Amino acid sequence: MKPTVHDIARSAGVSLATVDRVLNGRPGVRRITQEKVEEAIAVLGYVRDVAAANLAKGRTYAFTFVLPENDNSFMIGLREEVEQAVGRSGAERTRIRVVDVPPFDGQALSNMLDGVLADRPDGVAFVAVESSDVQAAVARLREAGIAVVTLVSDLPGSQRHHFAGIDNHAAGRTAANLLGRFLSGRDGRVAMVAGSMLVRDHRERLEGFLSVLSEDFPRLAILPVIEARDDPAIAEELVTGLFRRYPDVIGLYSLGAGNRGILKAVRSLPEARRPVIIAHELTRSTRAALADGVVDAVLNQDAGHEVRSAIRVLKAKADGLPVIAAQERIRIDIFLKDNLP
Amino acid sequence: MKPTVHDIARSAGVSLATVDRVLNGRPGVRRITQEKVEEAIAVLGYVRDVAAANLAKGRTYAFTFVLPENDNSFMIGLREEVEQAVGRSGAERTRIRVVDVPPFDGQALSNMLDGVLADRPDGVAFVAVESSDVQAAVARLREAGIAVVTLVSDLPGSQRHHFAGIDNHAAGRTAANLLGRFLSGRDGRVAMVAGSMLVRDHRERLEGFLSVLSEDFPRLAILPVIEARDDPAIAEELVTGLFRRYPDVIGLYSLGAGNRGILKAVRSLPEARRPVIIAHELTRSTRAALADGVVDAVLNQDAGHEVRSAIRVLKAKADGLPVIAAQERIRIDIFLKDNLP
DNA sequence: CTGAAAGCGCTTACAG
DNA sequence: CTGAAAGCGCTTACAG
Repeated sequence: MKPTVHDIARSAGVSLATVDRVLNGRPGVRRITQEKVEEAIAVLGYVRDVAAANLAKGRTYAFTFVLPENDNSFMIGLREEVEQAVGRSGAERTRIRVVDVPPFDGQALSNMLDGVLADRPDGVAFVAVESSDVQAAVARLREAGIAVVTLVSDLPGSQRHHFAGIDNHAAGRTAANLLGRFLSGRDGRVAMVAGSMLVRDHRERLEGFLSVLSEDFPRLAILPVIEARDDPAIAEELVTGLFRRYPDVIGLYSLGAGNRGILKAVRSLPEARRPVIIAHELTRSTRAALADGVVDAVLNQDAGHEVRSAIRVLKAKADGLPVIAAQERIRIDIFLKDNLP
Repeated sequence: MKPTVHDIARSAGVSLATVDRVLNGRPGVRRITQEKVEEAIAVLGYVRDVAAANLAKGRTYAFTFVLPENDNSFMIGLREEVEQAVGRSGAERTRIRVVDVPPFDGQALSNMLDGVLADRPDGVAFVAVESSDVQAAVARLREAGIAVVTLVSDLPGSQRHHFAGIDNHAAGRTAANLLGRFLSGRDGRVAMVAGSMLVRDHRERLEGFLSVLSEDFPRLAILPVIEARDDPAIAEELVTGLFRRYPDVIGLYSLGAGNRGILKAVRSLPEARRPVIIAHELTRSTRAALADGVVDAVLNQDAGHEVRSAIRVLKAKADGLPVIAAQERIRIDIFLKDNLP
């Protein structure tokens, strides 16, 4: 039988309370007592039953998710995943609050983080915008002992504990690899549509994409990046203009959101003129475009995985426990029309 | 506060034992009593704390995994994942036993399943071989009330409860799509190397691959499939012979295991003659080949996911509970050199 | 610095 | 058909 706290108490000749103290590194145990207990733990090969511990503790974790008010399918999906996590709160011993901020606005985000700080939650997750204000707000959260995780877009150099998102540099490289190979042998221009260069995830995708394209596919000419603020309407207009100006665009990398608008612009083109397209995030519109051949590949980050990972990490950090990095890595999914889930 | 069994007992005016009886659908409760309890459950919005229930039950699940003695990296990796699950047995309340069978041998597999049946485990997971003997053995397991899950390769038409593996037809289609596009514009022959047509997963991949290739890429000529029994040595020999006979092989789909041997044969070719290659399963050798450009894409099934899913499903079936199909779907991962984990 | 006792939310014999 | 009591493996005041 698996040894329990009772076994180790008996074996060490101490009470349950003392076992619990050394198990949880709580103070007030004589050195010699502690050693006896540790000896017993080692000898019996004790491993704590986490479920039972949680039951006894009855601890709940207060977490706040700060999400941008972006009107695109990915953010809406992310929000839904957070709502689902709220729904699981009972079973997971969490109390999750969601607050909104304007997108791409470092000032607004840092103000909101300060507001969140005031309720002293156990942890905060947010989609980062690059700005020194935000860096400073993170420092204040950490100072207050609050666990901090960035979600989807990171803020390296800040004191956040962890980033729950994909390797965006790798995503950009992957997109370039696919686009380049799908266009193999052809000459022409390649366009890129981003949300904003103020968010790290888009900047990193762009960098990765450009480096592979210029290195491995020098016959493709690269147009300046378009910033459409992840807004379908803006994207549609800008992309329509782009096609008017450059009739020889044969490849398009949509590295942000707002694909609905981009795809509308593409569909209004005669079929022969439509470029090969690599887009991000599997949504209703990219899925449909993949199915009917307008989009050739979709790189995806699983918002559900990201939210669940963020919560696991926040719990661990709130308890001062380490996280298993490999377990929390978020994969870049690649979808073609044939492996749609 | 979340309501507990105490709350619903009080509200319904019954004892804890009675609450437990209706909660778990156990017999011996008068209709009217049951209704009172159900009413209270509905009114208070009770949802059971599974962790506490498991703690109280102290139930453990005896599961047996039947694995083929295949000497390839994927099977070795799968085995390791099962071993890891054995390591988690304490926390997961499982007792997992692993038994070996010769590969591609329906007779041996069905004998082993009968042997397993004799110890009456709560559940069995196995890599299927298509054969009526195996079908019959599954029927006997089910008759004995044992939960049955196929792993990696399925046995549709049998009475297995569930298949923990990828959609292999979709995998074959995906491979054809990638290979066809990577070869766009070129003419030549495409070769396929399988393990054996006796296992469903390989047959389905082949079918999917052929259907897309013949439909969407008619300029590619398809060679007859090679069966290398997932054995690196056999594969190396057969593929070497193939290249000798057909100097114009420009594409290769390795849909089984034994990639080590296939890649050795390819590497001995002058660079200019090497085909575009799509292979299955991310192992040490396919990963290295992806990194140095010998392999162009790898389709992967995550053996860890499959094993954990199989265990979750076996538990649910052993308890007569339903499984959430969407949650147990195993994805087809696509890896290029740029998105390696 | 240490321990006895109660309790977390369930389930399980056992008695009636 | 129903209930009182003990127990699963931990943690937590409280007392000493």
